[in-house]
Amino acid sequence: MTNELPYRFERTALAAQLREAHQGLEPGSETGKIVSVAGRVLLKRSFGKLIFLTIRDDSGRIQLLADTAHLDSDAFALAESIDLGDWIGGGGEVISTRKGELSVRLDSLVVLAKITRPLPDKWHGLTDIEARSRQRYLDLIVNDRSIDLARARSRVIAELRAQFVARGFIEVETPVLLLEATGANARPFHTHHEALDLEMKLRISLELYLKRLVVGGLERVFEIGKVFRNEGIDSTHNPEFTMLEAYQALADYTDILGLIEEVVVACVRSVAGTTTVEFEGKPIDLSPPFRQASMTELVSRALDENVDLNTPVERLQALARDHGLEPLPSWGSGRLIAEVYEKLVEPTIWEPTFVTDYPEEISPLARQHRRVPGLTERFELVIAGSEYANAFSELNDPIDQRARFVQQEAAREAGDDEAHPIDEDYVRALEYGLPPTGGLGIGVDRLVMLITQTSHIRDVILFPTMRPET
RNA sequence: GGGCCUGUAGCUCAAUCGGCAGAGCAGGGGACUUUUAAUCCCAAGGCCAGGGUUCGAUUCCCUGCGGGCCCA
Repeated sequence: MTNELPYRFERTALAAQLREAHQGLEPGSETGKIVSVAGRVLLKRSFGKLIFLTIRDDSGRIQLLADTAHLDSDAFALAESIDLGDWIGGGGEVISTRKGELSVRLDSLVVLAKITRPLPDKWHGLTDIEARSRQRYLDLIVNDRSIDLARARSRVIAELRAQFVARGFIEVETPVLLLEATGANARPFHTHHEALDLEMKLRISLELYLKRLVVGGLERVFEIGKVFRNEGIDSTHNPEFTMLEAYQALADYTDILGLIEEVVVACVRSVAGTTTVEFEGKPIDLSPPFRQASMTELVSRALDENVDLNTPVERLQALARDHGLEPLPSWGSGRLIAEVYEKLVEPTIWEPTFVTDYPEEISPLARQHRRVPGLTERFELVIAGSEYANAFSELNDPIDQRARFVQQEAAREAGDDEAHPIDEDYVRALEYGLPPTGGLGIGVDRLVMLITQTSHIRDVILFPTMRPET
């Protein structure tokens, strides 16, 4: 049955090329230009001896015209039998109809693939968000917006890659299957290697492997890849998502701050074509430079009381409780300030803001601040209440790093199952000497959401994680 | 985890104070040589699952399975 259908088709023109080449064609004209086109039939208007078919190919839509004057009776019968959703190929002259619609008037027609299920409503399409996510192929067929989003995502990633490559970074790949998931505070997925009979975990970040490469002398590296975090699903979280991480030897966090600003703005300009995007109905100005403010400064302002790492823990606990938090006894002043920041400040930030100088207590991989004890040279880029990037001057002192890991281990034993595990090999790598290095991570999915003005992460992930279909 | 909403035909949506469930599109049959979601005629197609209340449940109640939004 299937074998009766063609194995290939020689297409000579895409819809968009025809439009480009025949702009402003007078209604009723013939061009003498013979082309062959192919695509999926989306609309059909039949008048008995005359049929209009609208197909869509990779570039857009084009109308085909079938009539009995230019097709023999078998071919015309085939045209009559076409269903919405069929893939067809056709050849003929490029013309403009009486109403001025650019068309290919068929003198040949083949069915390339026959649809055997009905397509969703040709006007309303597929709107059910669940069906759109589960059957993305259908969503793409009937919703142009979904195709546009897939293309925009591709362009964002291509632009990110181009930006880093242009700056001398090389793209690398690091392992997904690991004995310990490192580089972030998150719960990993577990899996099993049969041949080695090993319990393994899926990576939750790229960080420690990329920094090992900088130790090895790859001074500028980046990776764009999936990471996996075993947590809930909502409008901004999918269990597997795409991270970009980059590390630059001899740079510190101020260099990285400039780098992120340049790269993000380049992506926004290139894909959105503007630096003002609308998000949740309100405009965001993404033109540089972005605002900068330290975390303690922002928290002090929000509390209307000056606080810093020297503020007594009892006072910070009281302030945290005043704002609905339930501080654990193990939290020090750094964690307390960070928690208040996340609760009180971060959701209120709208315009792009680099929030700088995170407490060491919550930053086990970042280097100590060069002036303020207890802080690190770390910042995050926050836009519209969400984190878009995380970056720091990398901790390169193996003794300090081991001490931080030990602190994390203590937190783990105290019940924090998202605390960072000790990575002895990573400490060993640092013992061979990591130069001063600046690093960054960017959440690619969220950046795509921002640029495409999409409010749900599942709309920018072609196959989001779903419950089993029932 | 908590609250609110929701599940009707392949798709997009109605209706039912508890009494034979309706439309458009798609698909089938027919008419039509310039449409743009073509139009017109004909036929066909359905209440998420399981309990409960009831003479009778798609409707009311409970549970389950999904989905959406908001909060933690």
